[in-house]
Amino acid sequence: MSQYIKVVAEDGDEPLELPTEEDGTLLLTTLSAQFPGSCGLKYRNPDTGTMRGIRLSDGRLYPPDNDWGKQVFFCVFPKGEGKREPTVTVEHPIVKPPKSSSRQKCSDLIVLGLPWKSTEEDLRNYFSQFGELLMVQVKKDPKTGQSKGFGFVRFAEYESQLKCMSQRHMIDGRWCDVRIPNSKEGAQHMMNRKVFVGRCTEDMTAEDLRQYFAKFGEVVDVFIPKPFRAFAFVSFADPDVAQSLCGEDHIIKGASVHISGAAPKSNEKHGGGYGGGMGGGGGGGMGGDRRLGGSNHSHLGSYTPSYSQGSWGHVARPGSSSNPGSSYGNNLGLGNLGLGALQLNHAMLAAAQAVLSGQGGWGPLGLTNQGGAGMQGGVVQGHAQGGGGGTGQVGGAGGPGGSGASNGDNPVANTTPAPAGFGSVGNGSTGGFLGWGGTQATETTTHSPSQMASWGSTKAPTGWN
DNA sequence: GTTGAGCGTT
Repeated sequence: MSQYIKVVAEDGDEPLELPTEEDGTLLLTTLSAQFPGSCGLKYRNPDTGTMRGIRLSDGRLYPPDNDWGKQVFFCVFPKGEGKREPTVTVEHPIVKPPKSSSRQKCSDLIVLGLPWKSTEEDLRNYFSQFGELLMVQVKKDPKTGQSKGFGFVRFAEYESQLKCMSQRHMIDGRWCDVRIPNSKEGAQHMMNRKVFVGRCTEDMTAEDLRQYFAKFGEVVDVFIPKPFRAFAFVSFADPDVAQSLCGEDHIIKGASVHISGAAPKSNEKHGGGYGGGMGGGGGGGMGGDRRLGGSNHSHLGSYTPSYSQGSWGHVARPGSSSNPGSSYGNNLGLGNLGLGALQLNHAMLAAAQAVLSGQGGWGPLGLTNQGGAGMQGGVVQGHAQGGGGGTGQVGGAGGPGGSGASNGDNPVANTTPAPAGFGSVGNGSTGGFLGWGGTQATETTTHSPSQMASWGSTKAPTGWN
């Protein structure tokens, strides 16, 4: 006996009626079709007044007490698209950047369990139901061309990704799973929850920062480099909080600090990466763009993701939005951003790199391709990274003191600043962790959407060195 | 033209 149940995304919305199945359950796909990103339902228990979750099993939502009743059900979203209310008081954000919607970035998704015969075209046909696809790959044996039974996809919109990951997929007669690739799942979270706080003053203590930022969300870690460098890193438990703060200016202890996204250390081992010292804070090194070759975007079939290794396309750098329409990818010399603040910023970023690079960073973990939304609709948005081989390298490859300005931007986001090496697992901070995939020690992070059969835990510890 | 847990030639 099929019926309709009332569903709203948020309290106050107009209810939408969704059809149930013959067995009385509501398909998750039915829900997510109308409420993209929704991964479940809840309702208010009339007796206790508290919210109750609806049971979800095998993609089906089960009616409470075998009856949906007439009540209204609320959508549940993966990580509460919580809109932070700045709650401004005396100290409030000064600038409100155009905030490119504090959404999370898409990542490549691995598709497991593909039929041997499924082609990339098949995948594209299937997955495009969730949204625009930027990339589709089926991994094949180079010789025989035979599929290996898995592939990768990448969506343009994070909502599509969420929707896609919230269910299983029947593709050409087989159930397939879509997950976040192992090489990335840690990064996503870690990166998104750490922000760079620039223009710090010397009288700001870690405790000051922790206290100040606590009003936006749980602060998991605060790092202030010693000696004083005028910047700090603050990590939040909730990535959304970190994201939402990016680009804002805040006043702390009477000083205006700037918050931006933290970026990982370049993965390039010999490629200079972020120039170190940048003596004098002057000249705009021309960061040669060596990634153009990769941006062959086609509409069909597979293409190579164009973000190059280790580069974090744009990790929210509103400061540079004033960049007078110069070609983004080509050079990012400081020349045309003649703002003191920005220069200082760049200098700080370079310093940040220098300071933190000596500690266990992302590098050794083999973090690659974290391009974020570096590519949207086939347009390269990333910044020149200045990694080795860039045309017109000023500082030569590798050495500290290279053309610091050439690297795109952003500070270094380390894992929690612990002494080098892998020994430390998160240094006690909640949720702090480092090392996934290979050198997993203990750590049982509880991230990623449900139904992800964890397979990382039993992975043989191979280590990286 | 076989296989069915996994993690990406560039």
